[in-house]
Amino acid sequence: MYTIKEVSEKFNLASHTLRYYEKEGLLPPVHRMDNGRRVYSETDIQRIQMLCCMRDSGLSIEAIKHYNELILLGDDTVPERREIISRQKETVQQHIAEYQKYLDLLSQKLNYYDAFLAEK
Amino acid sequence: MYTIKEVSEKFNLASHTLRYYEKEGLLPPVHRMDNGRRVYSETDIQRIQMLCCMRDSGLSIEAIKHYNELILLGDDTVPERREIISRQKETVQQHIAEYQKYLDLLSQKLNYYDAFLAEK
DNA sequence: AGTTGTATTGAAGTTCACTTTAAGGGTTAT
DNA sequence: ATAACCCTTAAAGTGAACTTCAATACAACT
Repeated sequence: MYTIKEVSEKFNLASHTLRYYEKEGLLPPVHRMDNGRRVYSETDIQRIQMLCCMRDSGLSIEAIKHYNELILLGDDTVPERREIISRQKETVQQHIAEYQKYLDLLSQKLNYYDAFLAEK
Repeated sequence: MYTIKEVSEKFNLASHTLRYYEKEGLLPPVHRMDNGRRVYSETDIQRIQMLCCMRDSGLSIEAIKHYNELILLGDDTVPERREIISRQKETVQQHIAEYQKYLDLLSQKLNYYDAFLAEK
């Protein structure tokens, strides 16, 4: 069980952002303590990790919201969820390939600059 | 030598965006034909490729603009440019590492869903 | 008891990176 | 020559994703 502060630090997200994600439906409503403060469970933590994964790999807030809605609708939506994850996996693979290309380009440039500086 | 349309298609950037980048100083001023239309040289093409690389790996418009200003200032700025490229290379490597982690997470999830669907 | 720190809400504001608009001129195909 | 399509500019507008604000309440420490 974690406070919003702890979760915020764990994922490097502002507490504001966590509340914003919840309000927008990217996360199911988080349980509260008696005084109304949020308590995050292990399940919440796992969902936030998946949320970060999806967000960082380019999925829009709207699309993540849709995925979360599917979770709330129950087991019937597993095939669609599987499809989303599968497509996202492909996207991430493409990103990696592209980044490898960029890495080559940057290495070339770095070598070029190093050669230039060595000459002087 | 390429027209704005050709460059736009080559890099999948709107012509508007190419003009916007130039106006904002992310690219040096592009040569014009007699009628005022832009002609892109091989050097321009290479710069646009580096621009895309920097942008896609997370550098802000402002930071790319700074890099371009260094180019225009001449050879004295090579050490600083080398530093920028070197840092960017590290950033890209971090991105790749992060994406590998996400790939694992997505694969796990996919396996979980597949197991769930196989049971039915 | 009072200060400091963290939490709550809804609404308004900000930033970034384009994108569209408006108003016009040049080019190419039929 | 007349569409259809390309280009030019400056300025205003857009959409996504937060971020800040204002007002308030509770919690922990000395």
